[in-house]
Order: sequence, then C-alpha cells, then structure tokens
Amino acid sequence: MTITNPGPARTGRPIAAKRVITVYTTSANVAERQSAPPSLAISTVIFALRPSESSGRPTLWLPLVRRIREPFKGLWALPGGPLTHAESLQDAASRNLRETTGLAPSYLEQLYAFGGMHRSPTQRVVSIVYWALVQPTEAALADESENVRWFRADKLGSLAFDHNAIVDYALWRLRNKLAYGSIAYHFLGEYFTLAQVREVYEAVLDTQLDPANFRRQIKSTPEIEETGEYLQGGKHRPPRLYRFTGRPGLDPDNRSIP
Amino acid sequence: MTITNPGPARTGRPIAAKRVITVYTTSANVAERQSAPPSLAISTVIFALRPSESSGRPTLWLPLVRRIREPFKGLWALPGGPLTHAESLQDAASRNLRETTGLAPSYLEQLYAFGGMHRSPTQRVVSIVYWALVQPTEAALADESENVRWFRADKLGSLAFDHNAIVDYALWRLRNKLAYGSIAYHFLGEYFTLAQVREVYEAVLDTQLDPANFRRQIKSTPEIEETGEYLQGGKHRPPRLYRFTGRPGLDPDNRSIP
DNA sequence: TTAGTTATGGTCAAGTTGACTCAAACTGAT
DNA sequence: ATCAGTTTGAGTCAACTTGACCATAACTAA
Repeated sequence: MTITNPGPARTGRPIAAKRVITVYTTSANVAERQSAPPSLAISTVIFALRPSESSGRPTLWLPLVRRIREPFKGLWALPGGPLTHAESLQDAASRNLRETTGLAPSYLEQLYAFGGMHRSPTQRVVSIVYWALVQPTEAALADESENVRWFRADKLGSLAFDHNAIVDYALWRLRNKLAYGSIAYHFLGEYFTLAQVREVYEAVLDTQLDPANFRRQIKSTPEIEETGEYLQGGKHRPPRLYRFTGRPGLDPDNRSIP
Repeated sequence: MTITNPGPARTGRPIAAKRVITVYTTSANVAERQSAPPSLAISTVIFALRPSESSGRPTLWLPLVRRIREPFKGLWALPGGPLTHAESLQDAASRNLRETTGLAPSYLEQLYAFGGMHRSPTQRVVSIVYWALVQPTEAALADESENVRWFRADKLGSLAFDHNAIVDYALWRLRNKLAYGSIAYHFLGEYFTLAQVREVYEAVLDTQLDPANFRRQIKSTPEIEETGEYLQGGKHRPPRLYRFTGRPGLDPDNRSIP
C-alpha cells in the first residue's frame, strides 16, 4: 500500500546495491549477477501449538532449519527451497514442508511474495512464502535434529535474511484470520471441546477470554456441529465434543474445492 | 487454503502438460523448457471509477492491453511485464502501470502470486500480481490507444491467460477491503462529500445504501475529518466537504511508512 | 413563491457484546 | 457418603450497533 511516487528520486539505489554486493560477493561478478534473472524460492512459516514448558498451556511454536552454507551460515531460517518445474507453487510449499520437517499441514495458504532487492547479499531472490498450520498430533512426531528445531514464536532471536519480518507478518495474518475466519479448528483434531477452541484463541491472540461469552459466540457459527460424545477423564464435568464442518476456501488457487 | 494431500495421486499431470505444450509449441523443445527456470512477471489490475455510459453513475472500469504476439495474440490482457533487476516488486508494478497506461496510482498493493503450471502454453511463468486504485482525475487523462483500452469490470469478455480469474480475485479483494478497511477514499480526490463516498461503495459493492445510515457509519470512523468547506453548484443543498486523514498501511512492504 | 432534490439529524426496534451469576456434573480427599 | 474444588454450560442485563424510517434544512429551477 503506497501513495506511489511516480517521479524520479530513485537514483541512489543502484549504488547502495553495488556496495553491499561487493562486500559479500564470492564468485560471480556484478555484471553477471545483474543480467541473470532473479531466482525464485518457496518458503513456509509453519505454526503449531505445543504445551509451554513453564505453564503447560498451549503456545505457538514454529520449526526452523539451520543454514549450512553462506550467506547466513549457522543462523536459523524458514524452511524453503527452489521451485521445481513439475509442481504448482502450493505443491512446492507442501513438498518442502514435508521434506524439511516431515509434516503434513492441515491448512496451507499463500502469505506474500517478498522481492526486495537486498534480501540476500549474494543474489537477487524473490521468495513466495506460504504459511501453514499443523495439528498437535502431527507436530508431536515432527522430525527434530541438529539442523531442524522448534522455537516459540515469541522467542525467535535473529534469523537469516528478512525472515524475522516474514514471521512477524505471518503472525499478523494468523491473528487477523483467527479473529474473522474459521481457522482455529485447523490447529485441532477432528473432535474438540469448546474450551480447546478457546485455548487456541488465547494462545494465538495472547489474551484471556470469558469462557461463557466465547462459547456463545462459537456456538452461533453454523460451521460448528455438536456431537453426542463427551470427553471423559478430566477432573470435572465432562465437556461435550464438537466437530468443524466448514471448508477452508478463498484462496484463488483453492476456489474450486466444493 | 487446502487440506493438503501429502500422498501420491499427482501422476496424471505431466502427460496433460506435455499434450498442451505440443499443440502450442513454437521453437524450443520440451526438454529445454523443463530445465529453464520459471520466468517471473509482474502484472497489475488497475481499478478506477468512471461514469457509466448509460446511467451516468460511477462504475468500475479497468484498463487492458492488447497482446501483440503469441500466445493469445490479439486478446486483451492485464498490463504487465518482466521484473528488471534494479527495482523492487512494487516499483516494478508501479513502473509498468505508468508505462502502459500513463497512470500514477493512489493505492497499490500486492494481490497474489499466480504460479499454476499451465497458465501460459509456451513456458512456465509465475506472475506476481498487484492491484491499484487511481483517482478519476488521473483516469480521465489516461492514455488510450489501439492497444490500450478501458473496460467495465463487469463486461470483460474472455481475456488472455488466466487473467479472468485474476480479475475476479482482485474484485473480491477490493470488495472485501472496502467493507472493512478505509480504502474507498483512494478512488476520490483530497476533498469529497459523504455522498461521493457512498457512490464509491454502491459502485464497487453493487448495492444501494441508505444515505442516512451510511453517513452515520462513515462519520463515526476517526480517519474522516470535517472541513469547513461546502461543495457549491449542485441543484440542491450544498454538501459539506470531508478529508481523509488515515494512512494506507498493512502490506509488509509498507509497514515502515509513518 | 413553489416544487424538486439532496443533505443531515433524529427515533425506534432488533440484534450483538461484555460483565456477571448460578446451577450441573464430574473427581478426589476426607 | 459427603464435601471441596473444578470446569461446563445456561442465562440475565445493560451498553452498544445496525437497519428501517421520518422529518427538517438548504439549496436550484421554474
């Protein structure tokens, strides 16, 4: 969103670009790099809820991979990779997610195409970023290794490239979508209690919600279906289980799903 | 947004791709094209309000350019072009818009990255599409020629590539943003009457709105400022002029604007 | 002066939201 | 067997918002 400036005034930029490149450059020279087309990458911000270590209540986590080469070697970054030829953007995101973390998302949506000129010091790269939600069952058996680790979304430290800004934006979108749309259920399994839904909202929005008012609101949405089942085993009145019957939909790539 | 299918089931696709390519192909062979990286293009959906020819009331129009070569030679398409090296995505969209239509947008936001595999029959191309609003003063003096023409958004006919779907999605986004955000004012000049704002809503959403209720709602938003001026010259009570004081903002590329 | 037209302020009923109260239904300890 | 502790789940009430509608104000054209 910009009040666009149609005039000149863009004259300083190329010099800055050249300076940065000179510092970090490894093999190819400036002329070569400027003629080469910008390369295209796909990355994904993956959210899951996990019990907090301290309080035990669910909190937002996301998996990152450690960079094993320059630039930003050793830093943590979003999982991603190049776009191969035989797959759509969404398929590429899905594949990438599976390959780096072993996860299959319950929700996957395009976030934004990031194409600033100085995102990577060594080359011009345009990243089409997706964001995904995975259910806790999935998240529990996710691969974790020396180079793949889960972090609390609010305690990330400094990431490679512009990935901190990307995560911030993904968080903003997640909170926004949660407030309007019917997205919370993709964090949960097929059956859930209304209290679990509330915990999702509280974790993502980082607020406390009145249980009674929240339940009234959720129950008024037509996409929530009461089941006859109850969740046993708590040390209190057993809560009824519900089911989500809505379909995701409004991404242009997913319009056709009935 | 998808319940992603992590499994196989993608086996039919390459065959379909090959068949399409065979029909339309001109020079390069299949192997060459599959190894080449997908090319990156920037396109823009540009909206402006113009008086309808029949009723005289404002309606949504957008400029298209005629394709002068294959594929889809002769058909109308969204203005666009390749991404050059020394500009950000947004700058590229802005430049493209200026070059093809002579317009400077009052609003510009990224819409979506379209990357389906069969968008263009001759090569794999990923389009990062922006959408823009221009004010009527701008729109009036827009270049129009044999190969650039304005069309009513609801009477487009069949466009090149997947551009009909792209326009549909842009329309959906525009209507959505209008209903929530404070975007209507970018169709108008610096000073406007509340009735003009209402006309924007009525044109875009294609409904009739109650003038009294609408004014109450608009006046309750803090970003609208009463001026002491009135619009003279109508054949009725002169309406007060208002001013919009809000800033666009929430696109990740524009977060920094104060 | 009057008819026509839009601007602008107001009322009222229906619906929504947030704060809060209270009974129901379970577990675990005494 | 009973009681304390917990969460579920229903409901009340006032504040606020929304849509339908009415009435007056302020201009022009005839």
